[in-house]
Amino acid sequence: MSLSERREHLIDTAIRLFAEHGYHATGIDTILKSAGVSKKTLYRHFRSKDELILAALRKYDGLFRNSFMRQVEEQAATPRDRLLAVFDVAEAWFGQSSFYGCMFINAIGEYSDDDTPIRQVCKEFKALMRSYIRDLCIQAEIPDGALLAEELALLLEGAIVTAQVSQDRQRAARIAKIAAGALIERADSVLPATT
Amino acid sequence: MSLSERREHLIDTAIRLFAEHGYHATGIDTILKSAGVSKKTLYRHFRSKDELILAALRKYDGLFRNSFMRQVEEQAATPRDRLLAVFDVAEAWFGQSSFYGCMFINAIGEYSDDDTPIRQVCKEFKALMRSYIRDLCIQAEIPDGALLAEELALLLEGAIVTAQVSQDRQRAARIAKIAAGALIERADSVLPATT
DNA sequence: CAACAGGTATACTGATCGGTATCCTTTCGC
DNA sequence: GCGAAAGGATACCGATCAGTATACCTGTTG
Repeated sequence: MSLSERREHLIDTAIRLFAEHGYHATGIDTILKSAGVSKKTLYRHFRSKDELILAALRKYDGLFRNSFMRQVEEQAATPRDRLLAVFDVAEAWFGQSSFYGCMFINAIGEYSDDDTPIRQVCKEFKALMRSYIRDLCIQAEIPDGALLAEELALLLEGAIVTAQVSQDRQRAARIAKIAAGALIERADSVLPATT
Repeated sequence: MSLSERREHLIDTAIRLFAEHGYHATGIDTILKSAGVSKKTLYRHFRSKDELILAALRKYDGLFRNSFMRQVEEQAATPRDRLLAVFDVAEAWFGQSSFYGCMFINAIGEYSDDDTPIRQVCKEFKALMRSYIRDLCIQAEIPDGALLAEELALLLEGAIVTAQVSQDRQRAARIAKIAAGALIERADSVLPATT
């Protein structure tokens, strides 16, 4: 295993454990044991646990959004259909056995201090997801698409945390999709598109 | 201070600290110091930290739902208006300086094991909030009120976590209210009420 | 082959964790 | 007013925390 491979392996292990058990509850030693890596190696790559958390969040941010958007684009061709497909992809996500809610929401819950790098990364992730939805709304030429985008983003967030709590996880995504359909339809009919 | 008063004071302190800093990050000693109570007293009333967490969640559950519903009922008289008032009350909640997101969502993020008492209390809280919204829908005689209730519940959850992450916290509640209005209107017009 | 960077393994630090025990004082019911 | 229960303060327990240091091993590369 090369130097950078080991680093990535460490981050991947951290992502998995932080996602399942949380940040404070996951000790350095647990991560090292699970990754099969020594302490010295960890502290060669990261200056502290917080930096490892940051690296984990940053990598997961990229991986997740990339995978999420790719799936949306595979499932539907037009921007309008993709707005709905968002919730199908979410449903598939919730069905995974490795689903423990949103890593970023969970992180925010454990780190309440504002302006810390950890919170910053979480806010960035949420902003980028919102901006993705907003772009779809704009591409779909929906009147007042910015508002609709925020509404749909709320539905998605709500579905994520509801799925995390609920037994029937996928149900939350299906309900959200129904509501999303209604909101899209309404946004569309308030003012006919002028183009 | 009487015996039971001390117990309540301890729980109140725990609620405040758990809400702000999370559950694992808040040590017993911190709670004791903040409450001005000795360790012996804590362990006379609770067998473990987990039991204190449970007591805190249970008490907060009662306090919060009571306060929330009372405010909704003060703000609006008819069930239909109350469905929207839910989001006004949420907006006021988000504006409080002591708002650190939903204690129960945060708890779920730290305790992923299913069937633990802590998760159970969280699920119960969410179920009771949903059932409150459902009752309002039914009282409002909205066709397919059960579906609408779940949609509105998703919006509320989404608003809570979005407010937690965002700078402009109250904005999330206002967006959710707009979406809620649209969903209510639509649910109302799909089929005219038969009564 | 020799040098060296990066690895493992492990022991260690001081701090803190949840929880227990001790000693003494305060409070409260009878 | 007396006895018992409860509380405060504190020391202590073993475990674990994040992070450092030491000693030895390994793979690559001039």
